Amino acid sequence: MSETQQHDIYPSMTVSTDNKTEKIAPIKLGERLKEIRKTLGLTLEEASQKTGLARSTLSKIENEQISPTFQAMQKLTTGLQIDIPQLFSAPKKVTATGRRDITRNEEGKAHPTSTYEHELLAIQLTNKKMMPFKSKVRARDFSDYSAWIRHDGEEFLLVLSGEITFFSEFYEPVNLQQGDSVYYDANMGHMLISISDDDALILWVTAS
Amino acid sequence: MSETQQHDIYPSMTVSTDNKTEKIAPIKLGERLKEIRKTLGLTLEEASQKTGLARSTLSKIENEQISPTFQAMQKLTTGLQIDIPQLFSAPKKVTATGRRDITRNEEGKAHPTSTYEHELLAIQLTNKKMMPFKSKVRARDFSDYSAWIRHDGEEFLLVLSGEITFFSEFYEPVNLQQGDSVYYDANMGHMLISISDDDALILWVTAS
DNA sequence: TAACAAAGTTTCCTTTTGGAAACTTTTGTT
DNA sequence: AACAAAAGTTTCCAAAAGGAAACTTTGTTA
Repeated sequence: MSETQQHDIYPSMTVSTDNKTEKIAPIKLGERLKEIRKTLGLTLEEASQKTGLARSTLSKIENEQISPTFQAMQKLTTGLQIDIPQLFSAPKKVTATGRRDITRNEEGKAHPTSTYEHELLAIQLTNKKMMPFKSKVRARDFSDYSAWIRHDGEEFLLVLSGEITFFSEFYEPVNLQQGDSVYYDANMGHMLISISDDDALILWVTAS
Repeated sequence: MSETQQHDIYPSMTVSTDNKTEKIAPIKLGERLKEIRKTLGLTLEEASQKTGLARSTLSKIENEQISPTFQAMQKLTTGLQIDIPQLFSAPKKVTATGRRDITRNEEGKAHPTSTYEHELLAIQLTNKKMMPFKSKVRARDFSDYSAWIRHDGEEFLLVLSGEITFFSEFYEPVNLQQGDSVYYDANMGHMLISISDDDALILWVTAS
């Protein structure tokens, strides 16, 4: 039909993405989907194969000619590996802050403990989403710790040099060498010991 | 009909899980909706008035006899003043997830571009707060880029080997050597080039 | 436990979605 | 410019959703 009968398919709605609830103007689900598909570099045909939805159906959804069923939406989210909030949250809010903080090698802020020698990075910036630091792992034995280390958030760890054993509450210990990395939930008990001749050097990034 | 004709409305769906991508039971949207309605102390009739959906329709949704359209879902969320994620991530809030994902050296998922060779780490885990990856910086000149790279979130970068120049929109270029790191807002235009003989190797962690 | 009301379910029918295929537009190639 | 291939849109129809009303179940009171 040439006379677009764009009846308002979408009323306004609120979505709470992370921790803040934001009111989002009438969501253009179709528009949003198209954006996502484009950034994934997919054609309708490819998206069709990934999602199991017909190419024509995808087209109609993108052009807001139909309102997909929940079923269809599930196929979308699973097929394209996105999660539902992503489908709704507006793509951009330009908070063009332009912060930058450089930390030269060995010039972070030292913070020694009995088991680690931490070197905090990027301490000039506050309100960061991530906390990066390098650590020299001095612990050599399980008994160097009194209990699991456990805290909020998620943690990423990369071995910069040496070799360590990574203990965690729900898994068997693993050895990690230079270049190896782990990502884990930090509320799961965890601890590290060096097993190389020299104390291992670790890069750590935490987010909560 | 007393013989429940439960045709599978909801395909299985994977939700953020352990390092072994686990298939979580099909989301019981209906069940969830019923829970919500009950805690709000509403009858189907009242919910019907609030949402504008027929009482019968609500019943069918709750009993998983139909898969609501997105339109219907919006009426639900606006009418009952809930947000979408709430509809899905129902009885969760299991704080003690114990996810863990190890990526051995060089065994991340390759993702080459004209300027970088990215190696994505910890790809088994979804719904991460951070996205870690290593990159070999192939770009050698400003002109290798067509425009500033800019995206949501914050970024932390550590030079694993080699030397780079870090260009950014609001600052003078700086050279970074092995062990040096930067933390910056990724919506500020940025780009990297290698200036060492060998292509520099970078660790990158993004959070948004 | 009969009678009634309120809540919830099912039926029946209309409207809308979703898929296959026809059709149109865009992109690239010679 | 002419054509072919790829990408996207529209059409047509079967299948599924949504609403009104009939029906069933649950709960309350006499």
